[in-house]
Amino acid sequence: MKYWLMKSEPDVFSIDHLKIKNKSGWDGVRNYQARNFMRDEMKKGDMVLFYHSSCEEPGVAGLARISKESHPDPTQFDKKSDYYDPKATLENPRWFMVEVEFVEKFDKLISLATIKSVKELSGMPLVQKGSRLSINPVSEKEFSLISTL
DNA sequence: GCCAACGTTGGC
DNA sequence: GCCAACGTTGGC
Repeated sequence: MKYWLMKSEPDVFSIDHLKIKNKSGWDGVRNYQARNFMRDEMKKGDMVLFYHSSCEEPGVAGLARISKESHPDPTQFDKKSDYYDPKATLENPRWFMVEVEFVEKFDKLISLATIKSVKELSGMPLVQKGSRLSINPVSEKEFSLISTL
């Protein structure tokens, strides 16, 4: 089993949205590295740190789990969608997504500031300067440490 | 709103 | 294939 960190802007899609929906496709990713993680490496049952970005207090808000492996992101074919990609075709889709299911919302958000203050977490891409990839692999140690903070 | 860092595009 | 220009991310 693998562990991941996935960023989302809570104004657009937060842990609360996921809690209400229970399951949701992780659509709208338009970065090749992030896509490749979803398409090639994420497996059903993998655990996810749900991270809130670009908001008042950025940090890990809870846990999710991969409930369906890679399949084409339908928003790439939708002309009305912000994520529409004219170069993608049904025969040759360019963007893929996974489905995630709600696991838990933390009682207290684990803020980026907190994560930065923990020495054992200093290797995470999240705390590296200039790292802005929306999906990152996380080690088992990092995952379990964060989920116990 | 600013800005550093990084990714993507497109001309050559 | 290089690289300048441009766009986006995301913390502050």
